[in-house]
Amino acid sequence: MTTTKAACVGRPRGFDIDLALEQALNVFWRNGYEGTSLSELTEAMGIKKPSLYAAFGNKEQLFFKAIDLYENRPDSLFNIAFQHERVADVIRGLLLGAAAQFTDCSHPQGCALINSTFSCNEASESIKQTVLARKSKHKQRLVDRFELAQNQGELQEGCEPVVLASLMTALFQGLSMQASEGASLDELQKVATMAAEGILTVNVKR
Amino acid sequence: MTTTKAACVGRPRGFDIDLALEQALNVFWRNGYEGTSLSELTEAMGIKKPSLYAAFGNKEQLFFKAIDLYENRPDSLFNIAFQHERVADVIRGLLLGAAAQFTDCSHPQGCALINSTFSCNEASESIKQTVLARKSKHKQRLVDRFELAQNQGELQEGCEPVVLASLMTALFQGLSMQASEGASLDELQKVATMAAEGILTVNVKR
DNA sequence: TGTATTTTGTACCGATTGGTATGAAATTAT
DNA sequence: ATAATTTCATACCAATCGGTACAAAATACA
Repeated sequence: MTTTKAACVGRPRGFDIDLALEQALNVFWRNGYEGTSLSELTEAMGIKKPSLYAAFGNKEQLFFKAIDLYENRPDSLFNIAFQHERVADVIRGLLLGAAAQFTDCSHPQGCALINSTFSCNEASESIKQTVLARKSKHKQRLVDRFELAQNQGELQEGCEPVVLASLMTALFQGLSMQASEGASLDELQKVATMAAEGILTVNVKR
Repeated sequence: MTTTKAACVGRPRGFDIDLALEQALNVFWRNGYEGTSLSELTEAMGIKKPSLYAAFGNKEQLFFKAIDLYENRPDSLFNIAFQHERVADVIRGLLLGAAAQFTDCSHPQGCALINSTFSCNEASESIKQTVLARKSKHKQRLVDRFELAQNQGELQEGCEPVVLASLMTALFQGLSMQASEGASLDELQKVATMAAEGILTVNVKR
């Protein structure tokens, strides 16, 4: 379905559709949805507007496909950190992983999902709602993982999994913003380490 | 200087300039700089475009004046929290104060400065730079306060004031984003409390 | 060789963007 | 009363926004 379906008939497409989508993702990643214009997109993708609309529908659908591409990456922050058995390692992995991934120079800085909520006035309400739904889906994964830890007796008595998940989310958002503003890997690693230390000593049994 | 200077000659201005600026701040607060259009501004301020340009210069200068108004409020988060003597109370006051202020229903949710960096493509570079400078000024206030605490022996040995200030900033940014996305006061208070607990137990002597 | 089909580039669409020219209206100073 | 001065509302500006009509170009099928 999603694989490259050969058109076979008619003039062949003159560009790599997956590569073009990746370029589009990079632009949205840097500028957000509203902050990105069609001309910026077509220039980065190396195609003209009619080609963009024929291949991706419109700006909104292109954005959704780009975000899908972003979220379905195998080396996702969550997928890696969730492989750990002990919740302490999960928390450390998430925070240190965020610091590393948000400052990775091979793509724009920060988290694409978090950056995308920037610059969404009420005109593009569907964009805002969709991104919010994606984010709350990720937050739910955190809640589920921390509830599992609670059931397994890894958390201190007073620790509410929902609150812990919100705190982790807040830290991701802060780390993402600081990365987008130019913070270095070293800086964010220190911040993530201090945050993890505090969270673990108070909320996780040792 | 900044008080209402009567023009005395010519047709008198038909609107309250301070009230209009406050309305402008509210719009920028909600939608960011790029996300706010002149028509939204004039509608909220109850004036027409030529009046806006005559009174405030242009959109950029209006934004700066609105941000000045925001930052010079007497009940600023920092001003209140910095009144505490012990750094532990300062940290608690900052985080709990942020939770309270960012969800205050008498004005838009979140922090106006943090929200304003949303939706700033490279076109409005001066806006981005100015807001960044303001933010780093606030961060410096945190660094200075934590260095004072370090000199007074309130901090644990390994705790770097700069890192602690960055962590606090990250938490502000996260709390602001969650408030803007609709989080309740109760939610953010719990998050702030958990964050403060972790920070204090690890980094502050008791 | 046509013919059907799809992509391509150009040139355009109405709407909105930030910003202004202009003249009438409203006030103080003379 | 008249002149000087300032603000007002209307109507406009070029540039850009997201999106499209159209015909030439490039391929597969007959």
